[in-house]
Amino acid sequence: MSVDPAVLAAVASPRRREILRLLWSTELSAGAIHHAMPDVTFGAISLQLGALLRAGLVDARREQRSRFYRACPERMGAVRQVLERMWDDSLWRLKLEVELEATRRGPRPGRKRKPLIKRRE
Amino acid sequence: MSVDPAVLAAVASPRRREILRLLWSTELSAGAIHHAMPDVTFGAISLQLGALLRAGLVDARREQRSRFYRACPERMGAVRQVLERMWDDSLWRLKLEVELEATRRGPRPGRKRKPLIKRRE
DNA sequence: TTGTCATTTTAGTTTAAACTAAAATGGTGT
DNA sequence: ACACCATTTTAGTTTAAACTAAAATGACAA
Repeated sequence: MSVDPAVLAAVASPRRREILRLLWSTELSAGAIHHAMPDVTFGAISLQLGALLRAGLVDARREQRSRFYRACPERMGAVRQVLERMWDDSLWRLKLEVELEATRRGPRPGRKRKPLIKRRE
Repeated sequence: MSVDPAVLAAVASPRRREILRLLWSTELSAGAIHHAMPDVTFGAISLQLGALLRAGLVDARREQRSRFYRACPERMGAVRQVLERMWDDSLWRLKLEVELEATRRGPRPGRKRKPLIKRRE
């Protein structure tokens, strides 16, 4: 079995790795993930979950109003070991925090914007 | 042994993976690498070699006017297997080409610019 | 010193990724 | 039908990575 380059790109993002780790042993809703990562908006989490889905690293299940996500280590090939070894490292969380700051993009939270009100085709 | 997150970022770039593969079994000068990749400038190759050096994935040796680079698989931990499996895949080159196009940044080649002439402090 | 070759560095450009807030969507209950 | 709640999608912003051309650097030789 070979490695999809898209998987490398997916795993290169510290935010997505953070999400993947939460989903490694448990399934969680997008809301629960956001609860564990209050430094970004709910929407941002949802977008990253979409990217992980497209890369095939997670799958999802509907239940009531929620959607439960979980990691799919079996589809990850050799990348699985890379992540597992990374998480064995005691410095992991510290390194992650540094990377999250370094790779941050887009507007910082808390800025005003004028509502548009009109969309609806 | 653990995995440095900077290594993930380094191998996430298709251009750097292309360079790494050339350096996997042979040592090559920056010029030789550029010869094998005429779609980018020499300067771009040099910058990527710098990034690979900083991530510890290659090392270099001076000889005459040239500098010879080679990959350091031994320092790559679990990432080594990821790359080797990727290169076992027969679709690898095709996938790489697609990715190189998709992740391209900066100005396209062949555009004019006014010379400054004056630098030298 | 002067010239040339190989490479690195600088300064500036383009682009996609990561983000935001707001709007839209889609289930569930009444 | 309507409101509610969880999530997704849209539209727009910011930023670093990947690039370019040009200038600078470093090593060698005449």
